Amino acid sequence: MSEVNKQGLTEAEFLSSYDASKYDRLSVTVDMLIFTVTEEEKKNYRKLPEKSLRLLLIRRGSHPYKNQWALPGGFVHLRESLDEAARRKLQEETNIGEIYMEQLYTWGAVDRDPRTRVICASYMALVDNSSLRIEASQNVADAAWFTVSCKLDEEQKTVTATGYILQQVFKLRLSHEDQELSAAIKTVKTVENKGTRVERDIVECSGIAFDHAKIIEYGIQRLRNKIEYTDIAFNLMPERFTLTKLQQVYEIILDTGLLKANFRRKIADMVVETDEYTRDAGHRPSKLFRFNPKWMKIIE
Amino acid sequence: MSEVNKQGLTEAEFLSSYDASKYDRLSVTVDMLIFTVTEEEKKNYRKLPEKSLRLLLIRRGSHPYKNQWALPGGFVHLRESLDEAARRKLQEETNIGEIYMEQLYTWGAVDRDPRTRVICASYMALVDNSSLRIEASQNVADAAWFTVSCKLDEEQKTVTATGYILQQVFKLRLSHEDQELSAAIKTVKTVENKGTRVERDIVECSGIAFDHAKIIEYGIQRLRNKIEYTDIAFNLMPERFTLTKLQQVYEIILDTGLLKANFRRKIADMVVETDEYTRDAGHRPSKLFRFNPKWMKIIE
DNA sequence: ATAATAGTGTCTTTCAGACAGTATAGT
DNA sequence: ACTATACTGTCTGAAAGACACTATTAT
Repeated sequence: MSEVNKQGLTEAEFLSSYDASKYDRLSVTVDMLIFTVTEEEKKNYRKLPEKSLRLLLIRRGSHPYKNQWALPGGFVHLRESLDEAARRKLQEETNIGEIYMEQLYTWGAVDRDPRTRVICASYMALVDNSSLRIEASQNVADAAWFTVSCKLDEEQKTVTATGYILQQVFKLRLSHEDQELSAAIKTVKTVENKGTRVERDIVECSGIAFDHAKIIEYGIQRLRNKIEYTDIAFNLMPERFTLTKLQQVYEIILDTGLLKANFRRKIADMVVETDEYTRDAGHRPSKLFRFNPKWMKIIE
Repeated sequence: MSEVNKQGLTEAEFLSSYDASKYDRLSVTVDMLIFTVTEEEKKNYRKLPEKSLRLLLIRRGSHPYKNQWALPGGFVHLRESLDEAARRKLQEETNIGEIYMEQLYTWGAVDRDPRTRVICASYMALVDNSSLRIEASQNVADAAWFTVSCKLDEEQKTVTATGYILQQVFKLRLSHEDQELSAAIKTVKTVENKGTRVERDIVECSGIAFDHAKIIEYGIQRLRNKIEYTDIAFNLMPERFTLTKLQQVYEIILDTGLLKANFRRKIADMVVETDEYTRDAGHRPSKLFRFNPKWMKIIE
């Protein structure tokens, strides 16, 4: 193992003389999409509470994008891994360590941050609302859980010589009290000889800092896809839940209604019944279920 | 828009006085998984040629990991986006600009590169072998297309109080002429109350530089997943192909045999027949097909 | 004729979608 | 009794898996 290079250095010698500053160095941030599902007030003693999907955003107190809302995040330190940086941020924002978290995508456009060249690794985290504490975001002056909606707004298909181009505009709306943020993200799916290519651009944006609108839209799409074939939805649930509440979570994320009987068949193997029931509901009590850890079907 | 910050600076003033060197700066590389499928020699005038999945690797000429094989890649420059850096690398290695490419995952362990802190954004590219030129990799002294195989080697399931832990070891083998590289990657899937968590580690590695064995294994899994529900396979095909050749590509990537009739039903909507046939085959000629750009089902 | 591949028909099982029905607490 | 939800049964049609069958070329 005393192999030497052209300068006659062994690997150990080479490494100790290595000067990292010869190469371009840039900043890397992690930005977190922290989702949860909350229940609104009941309208009627009998009715079930309405649910909504929420995303944690932070109001920027300084330039750039001062007073606009951004994803919680921050610079990755030299001595921490990407995952560690993401966990650290998560801990800072939510005060919970054991949260589901997965890497989403890394955004690398040259001018995405006006300050300097910043590459952003985005992560998605899912939290059960009942384990969240309000006081959590103490250290962050202006953090708020925004209600999120993302709907297809426009669709245009152009047939070309070798295929077609599908342009879709998704309207993203975020609201919290009197704050109303919105953005339009255009995805261009080009299909020709070989297959498909997707590009994503912000065409309109109000109140959302940086390219974060695009990241949010991407994260929602990922969440929608993944809820269909994995068990991530359970990260948004308390330990015990009724099947109707589970169904509501699916419906909110997918933004559609689902037929009860079919839904129950679909998730039957993912849950186990307990012998507990809800009470004082004003209607027939429902059985409480929990996640079935014997369920096995792991895709990534 | 003359909003000022605590130091009384406008956004423009703030940006021009911004000093990026106050924060940790680190190096970012793009590393490319460039896959193709090649045909071996025919064994018999009648038999179809065997196919194999190949991956482009580069022999390192310098420290660290001197003489070991690594993924083609390099540092991201300050003035290029991640995608541009990946395209540039792809162009350098293959001499083809229009190749399918997608971002895979960003690897951020602190000690993954012994030189300095390097974060690696990995990309996967798929090339049709017939459009590749041998002379392509001129500028790279020691590039080679390795035959890849990745098989489940060990599996162990431990039942815990709240769920179970599934440990799987995948054996990765790469070979090119007299070069035989191998690695074992252990994935640990932890399932408890809330759902699933996956970790990935290299437990054994011979001849593969850095943490690239892990990246390769990850890329192969992604390829296997995505070939099932997208059209990416067509990026590995020439413009016109027989359905048997398409099936072979699926079989090589998925590492299983498929029933012909069922396969054809499955991909029926993704292809269009042409009026051409193969000739001089020693058996019944087969119809040539091409990708059907009207096929619409885009998931990412 | 034969070897090897090309290509089709159909049975079964499984699963998703639709819908109609029954059950039960709390006021 | 009534309301709102809880929960189940079953029909249908589509898709996945298994397998058997027919067709066609170069030698």
